[in-house]
Amino acid sequence: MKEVVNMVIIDSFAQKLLDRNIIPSHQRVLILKYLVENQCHPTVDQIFSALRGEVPTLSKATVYNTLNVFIEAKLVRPLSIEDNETRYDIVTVDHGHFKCSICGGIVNFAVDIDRFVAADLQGFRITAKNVYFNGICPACHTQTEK
Amino acid sequence: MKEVVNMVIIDSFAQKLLDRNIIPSHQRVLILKYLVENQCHPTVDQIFSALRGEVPTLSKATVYNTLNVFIEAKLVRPLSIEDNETRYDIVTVDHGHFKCSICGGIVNFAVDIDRFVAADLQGFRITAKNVYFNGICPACHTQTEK
DNA sequence: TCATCATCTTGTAATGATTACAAAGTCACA
DNA sequence: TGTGACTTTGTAATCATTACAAGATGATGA
Repeated sequence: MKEVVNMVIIDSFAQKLLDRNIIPSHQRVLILKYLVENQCHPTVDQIFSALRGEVPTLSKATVYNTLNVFIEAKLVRPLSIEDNETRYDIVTVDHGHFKCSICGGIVNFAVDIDRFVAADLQGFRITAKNVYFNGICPACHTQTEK
Repeated sequence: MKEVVNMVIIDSFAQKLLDRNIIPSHQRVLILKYLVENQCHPTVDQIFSALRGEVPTLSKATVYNTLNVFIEAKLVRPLSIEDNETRYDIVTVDHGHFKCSICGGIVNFAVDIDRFVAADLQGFRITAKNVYFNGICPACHTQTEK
C-alpha cells in the first residue's frame, strides 16, 4: 500500500514539473519532493546528503543542475543571506528571511514588501525581491545570557 | 597647496578610523577614502585595481583584511545581492539595493523597513537589515525594446 | 640613536562552492 | 532493435575568499 501512496504523491510532483515543461526524471522528482517536504532552506550539500541514501549514484553536479533548472522555471528561489553557501527555498508567498548568526538557523517572517516600496522604483522591472535580516534568534539569545 | 588640502582630507578619514579604535595606516585611510568617494558599491577587485596606481605594493589580501576590519567596526556593510562577488557599501541611512541583471549596475532606493516588519520578530535581536531587488533598470529596459 | 614589541602588510598556498565538460546512461519512438 | 534527444555523472577547472608565515612599519623607552 505504501508504494501506491508514494506513487500518487510522486506523480503530483512529476505533474508539477510537466506543467513547467521540465522532464520529470527520477532525480528531479526526488529533489522537488525533498524541497517541498523540507522547507528549511537547505543547501546543496544537505539535499545531496539526504538523497544519497535513496539514490546512491546521485551526483552533486545533478543537484546543482536540477536546482538551476528549477530556478529558471521559478519553482524555487536561491537565498544568499550573507552565507558562502546558497540556500534554496520553494517559492510561496513573499516573505523575509532572518538568519541567526549563532545557530545558523533561518526563519521566515511576513513582510508586505510591495506596500512600502514603489515610489523610487518607477520604470524598473522587478523580477525578484529579497528581505534579509541578520541577528540572534530568541533561543540563542536566552542561551547567551546565562 | 594640493598636498596640504589632501592632508587635511586624509586626516579627517584617519580621525574617523581613530574614533573606532582602528589604527589609521596608509592603506586603511586610502581604502576608506575610496569608499567614501566612490559610493558605487565596489567589489574588492575594483578597489584593488583603483588603488594599485597609488600604492603599487598593495595586496589584495590587504583589501580583504581592511574591509573585514571596517565591517567589524560597522563602517561599511557587505552586500550579497545574488552575486558571486561581495560588494561594499558605506553605511549611511537604511536603504534597499536594486541590481540590474543586464548592465549589472546597483541602485539605491528608499525603504522604510522598520515600519512594516516587527510583529513577527518579537524577541529577535536584529543586527543587519538588507532589502535586495533584482530586475531590469529603465535604461536597459528601453534598450531591449528597440 | 638604537632595540624592542606590537601591529600591519604582503605573497602565496589552501579552501571550498560552483561550473564546465565529456562520457555514459535512459527512454520514447519507429 | 536502433536512433536521437536529453539526463546524469565524475572529474577537472574556475574563482572568490581565507590562512599563514615572513617581512615592513612605527611608537616607545633607555
